[in-house]
Amino acid sequence: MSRTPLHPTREQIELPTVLDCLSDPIRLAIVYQLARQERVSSELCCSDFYALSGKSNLAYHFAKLRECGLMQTRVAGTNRFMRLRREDLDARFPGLLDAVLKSAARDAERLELIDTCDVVEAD
Amino acid sequence: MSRTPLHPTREQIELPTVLDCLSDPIRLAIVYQLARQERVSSELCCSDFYALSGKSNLAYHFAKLRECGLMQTRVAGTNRFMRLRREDLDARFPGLLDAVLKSAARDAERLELIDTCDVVEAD
DNA sequence: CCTTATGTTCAACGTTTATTGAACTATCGA
DNA sequence: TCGATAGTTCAATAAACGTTGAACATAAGG
Repeated sequence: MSRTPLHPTREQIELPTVLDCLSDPIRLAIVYQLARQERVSSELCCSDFYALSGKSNLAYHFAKLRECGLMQTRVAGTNRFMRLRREDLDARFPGLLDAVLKSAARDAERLELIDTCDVVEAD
Repeated sequence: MSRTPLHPTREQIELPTVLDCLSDPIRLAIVYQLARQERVSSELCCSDFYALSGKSNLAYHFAKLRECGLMQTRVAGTNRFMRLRREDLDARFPGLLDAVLKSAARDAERLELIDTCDVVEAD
């Protein structure tokens, strides 16, 4: 629990790995919530995702999301703050993340995605 | 070998399944080649993909691609002609397929993607 | 210092996955 | 009718995956 987790560099981010990461419903929900939160605080911590699964299972999915370059973790006290690596992803695969998020938003009910923030806005 | 394979309806196409299908390098290469071929004949058959893997492994991946709704198979004699279900995918997840294909094209060498047709065009 | 809160790590498990070769089915052409 | 061709299906295998609970590590608060 001590070390700052390793993240791939922008150039090391791979398309198949990213798609595989996004193909898991829990990880897609995590990314979706992180994206929604971007406009507010841009960061969320583990306990913000308890609705999705248990702590240890979340830690497993966080690790996958970090390893593939989708998100970044910042350690602060006993908390880990996560945020999307949007700049890197947009630079590496322009339009991909937005297309996935938009598709996910369309299927929000089907995918059982929950809005973390209650703010509703037009698209 | 007799029946025309089953495909999901447009509405049955699911985002996680599609992403999972595209996350496999061989299937991504198949989809990429189908997309490149779209401008020419729009259809390819199994033997056009022998460079990617063996017949039986290809049949396995074709089945996955059909089941998730990414491609469609038409039986004609001893051949099966495959094409992308672009209209359905674009209707269901606008921009997604193009974003993936564009990202794949950028990483063509890294992903060892081969141009089926020798036609080179600007983007 | 002791306790609580946060999150990770580990071992175990059952499931799904990709890959292989052999057997099979069906169609086409000679 | 007899190959040859095209592709599927099946069984077997090894690896990777997602989930669980228990144990652990770290930092904050009293």
